[in-house]
Amino acid sequence: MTASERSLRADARRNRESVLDAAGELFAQRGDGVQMDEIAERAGLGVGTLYRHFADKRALLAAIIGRRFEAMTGLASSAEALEDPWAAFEALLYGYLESAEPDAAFRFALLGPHEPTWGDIDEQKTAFSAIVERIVRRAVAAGRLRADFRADDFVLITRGAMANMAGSGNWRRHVALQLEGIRGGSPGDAPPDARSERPSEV
Amino acid sequence: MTASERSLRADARRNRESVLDAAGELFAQRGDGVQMDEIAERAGLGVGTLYRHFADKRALLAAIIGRRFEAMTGLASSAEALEDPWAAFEALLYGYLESAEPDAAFRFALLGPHEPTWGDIDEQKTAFSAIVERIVRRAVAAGRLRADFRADDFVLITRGAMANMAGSGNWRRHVALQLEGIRGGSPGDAPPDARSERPSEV
DNA sequence: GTAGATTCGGAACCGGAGTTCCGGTTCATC
DNA sequence: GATGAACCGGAACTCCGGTTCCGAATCTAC
Repeated sequence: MTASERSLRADARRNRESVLDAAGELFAQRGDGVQMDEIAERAGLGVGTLYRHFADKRALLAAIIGRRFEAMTGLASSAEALEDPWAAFEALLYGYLESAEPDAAFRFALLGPHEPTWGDIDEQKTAFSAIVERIVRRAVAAGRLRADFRADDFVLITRGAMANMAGSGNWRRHVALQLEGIRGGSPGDAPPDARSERPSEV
Repeated sequence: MTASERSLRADARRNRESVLDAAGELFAQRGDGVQMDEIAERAGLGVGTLYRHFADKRALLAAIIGRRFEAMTGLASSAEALEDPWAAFEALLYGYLESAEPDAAFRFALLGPHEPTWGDIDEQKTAFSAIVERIVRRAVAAGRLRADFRADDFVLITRGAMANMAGSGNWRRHVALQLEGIRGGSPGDAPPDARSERPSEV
């Protein structure tokens, strides 16, 4: 794609970027549901141009989602760089969720009734998962996460939190509750700093 | 509505019931997304008939959701009847979720991007909430739920669990994790039977 | 500066799904 | 069992939003 990116005419490349930006904002704001005309208008282009760059709406959405996943991977990387295993885990968890909060499209992609054929995003997702895996393992090894905690559980928890982002639900409270159930220290081995890691803002 | 139900012609009342049944099944199966024609066919009726009984698709869906909410209220009532406060809470929680699991429409109604004007279901929802409130309070008073647990948290938890019902997510595991974070016994006061209240399968 | 290819614009097209309409049918009543 | 009202059926209509198409505009190369 870098090659083909070079071979694009100057204006074409510029426009492609405009489309991506416009779509990114609108999708983030209102998820699927925005219509192609809106995106075109916001980008200052005609619909025809959108279709020159993306086969159809799905493809455009997929491109956007892919972009976000890259960002997530970056975020995960820098979380992994933290010394403290628990700090790394928390940075990952909250970083992930705080990124997801203002991005309806991302949440839609993960919560909606889809699963099959979400484009070629699977690679990106795999890269992300690999890092999550490592961070989780490290936190478990350090005894900061319960011994039977698995990377899949990260998905359960984030899915749950994201479901409480729409509307009035208070997802931070939810995460705080969940952390209690996840903390390390097998029965009898008192957890380091049990309550109040973050303000629970009722 | 009981009055108008009486005044319905015999076949009309029968058909109305057929519509409700057909719609109930299909909506439960595939949530919104089923189309009016399908419902009509499944009910063995013409589309026109649907519209004789329900103003539009929303109204039909709302009727279905309302029905489920009544069932939920009944379920909550019988949970409340249990002696043990914790048993009551668990019965409520698992009963609720097990009812929601096979009902895509219900989940859709609670998780989807809606909120405003979900028909006149609010009354039903209020009745349900009142019972939840009591059950939660009782469990808190008995020390089986953490002292700061509120009825709203029930919503957080169920929302989270339902988000893990679609696809491969294992919602029982998720609930089990969440219960750990919710259990009663303030710090220093060991929880009664900490782990493994239910088989955590996986 | 011009040729030729690439890209753009946006009106027109198209299919899908909710909704309407009215002639035909069924039910309740006398 | 006849009459009128209530109800049913489903083809046709409408609206909406994604997609196509092609003449016009723009860019790059010579």
